Amino acid sequence: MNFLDELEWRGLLHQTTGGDELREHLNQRGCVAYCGFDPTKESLTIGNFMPIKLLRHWQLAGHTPIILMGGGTGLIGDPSGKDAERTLQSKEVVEKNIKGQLRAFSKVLDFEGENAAVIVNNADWLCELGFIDVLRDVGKHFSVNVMIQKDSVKDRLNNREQGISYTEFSYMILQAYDFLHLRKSHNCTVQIAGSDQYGNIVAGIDLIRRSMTGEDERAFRGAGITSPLVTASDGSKIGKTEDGAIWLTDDLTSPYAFHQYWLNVPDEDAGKFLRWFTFLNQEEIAAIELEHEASPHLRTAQKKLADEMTCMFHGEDNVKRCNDAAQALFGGDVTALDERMLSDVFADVPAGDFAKASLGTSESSLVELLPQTELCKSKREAREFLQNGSVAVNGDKVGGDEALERVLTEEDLLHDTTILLRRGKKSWFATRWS
RNA sequence: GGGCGAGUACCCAAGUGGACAAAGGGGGCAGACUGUAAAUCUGCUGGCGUACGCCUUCACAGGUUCGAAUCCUGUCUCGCCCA
Repeated sequence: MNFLDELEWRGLLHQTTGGDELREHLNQRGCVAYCGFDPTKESLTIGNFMPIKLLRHWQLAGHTPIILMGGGTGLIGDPSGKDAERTLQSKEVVEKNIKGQLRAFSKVLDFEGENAAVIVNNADWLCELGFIDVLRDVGKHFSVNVMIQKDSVKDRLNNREQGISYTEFSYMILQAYDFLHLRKSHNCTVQIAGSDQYGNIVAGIDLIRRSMTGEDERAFRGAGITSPLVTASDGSKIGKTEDGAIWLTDDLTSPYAFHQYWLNVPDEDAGKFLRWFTFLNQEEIAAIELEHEASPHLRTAQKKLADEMTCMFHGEDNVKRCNDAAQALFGGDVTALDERMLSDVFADVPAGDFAKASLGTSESSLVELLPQTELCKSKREAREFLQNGSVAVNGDKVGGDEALERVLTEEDLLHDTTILLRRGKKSWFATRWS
């Protein structure tokens, strides 16, 4: 299936430039497209996954993807969609972030073979540029009248509280220059990005057109393809939780937490997310949706989504571990787990060490103990939770009046080492006693 | 540089000398119902303390007052208008 049709049925095609000309261009194999990534963090989140995935679809369609790390533009900051001026980052931080982000790319894209993904860093050419040269060679092609009409700039010029610095105003020129550079150096004809980048893309295409006058008139100059801003059904950003973003690397988000995130998406979003985030094909997804509709309580769609995504970033082994853990934590009886399973399942759950001698004494009452875990912050809060009947020991709710008095004893120990505490439905803490 | 206005808790937003740890909404947490979903209903939501209470908050620093988010002075930040 060609690239545009693939995006289309997944609901990932927002707009393109070039129309039929682009379609025709893509009929040949081995086209080159790039997508830029901003090295503002040392890892990437689910929110950043979409452009990576677009590049993968591009690759699967037989074309070559280029990952452009914004080592140079990252020093400036893109004003698009930002309501405030950005703080400048040091070169060292940008370098470090690029390295960190590359970990996620390798999970999705193929860096081997005929149309292997390529990584470039625009610091390599942008940092070489001389100010006067840029003003003469590039700046001449830009009309300020046009630039201030772009939404990214206009918003900051008008309704925003912050205004825009000359530095960020120039961002568009740099990104346009990137496209021109890649057009010349890698024969890269397409830029892929989120819809908020449309203005920047068009600026690049314009620059290419103006800089390449006199060359082969029939040559395809350049085009842009954007994907829509993807949001959850309640309008919120995807991948943001109260505890922060969901990251794609296990140093910042454990495989279990990652798996749980997908498992918890609302019914309403499940099918949509399968199309957006997984590589399952149209028939497979249709079948899953059908099944999900027939018996929503089985949550087929969420499970498939969680497994697919976890497999992509954390591997098959972790999918199994996550499912075992979920089964034990939500379905089964934690006291029935054998020792090995127990430590496996709770590997990702917060834990703490305690002295066995205090078991049975007032020191190991829940009121005293809970504030020492991540489950609550103070004794006062502990009482609140206990009175609400929100706390469970080894999966059994401790309720009502006696909850405040509840003391852990040796009889609560699982395999002589562990007592599992739970607050609410989902927050676990493993206490280890020795 | 001049004039006007604004700054309240995680966010929005009331409050303009005591009844204010501060209305209301959103968000969050917890409970019931469920399917680890959604919707709905209930409780909590500055911190600490087993009640009574104590401590720290209404941009910042001082002051007036028995008493200040509220009045005065200065400072900072933001917005609007003028230069």
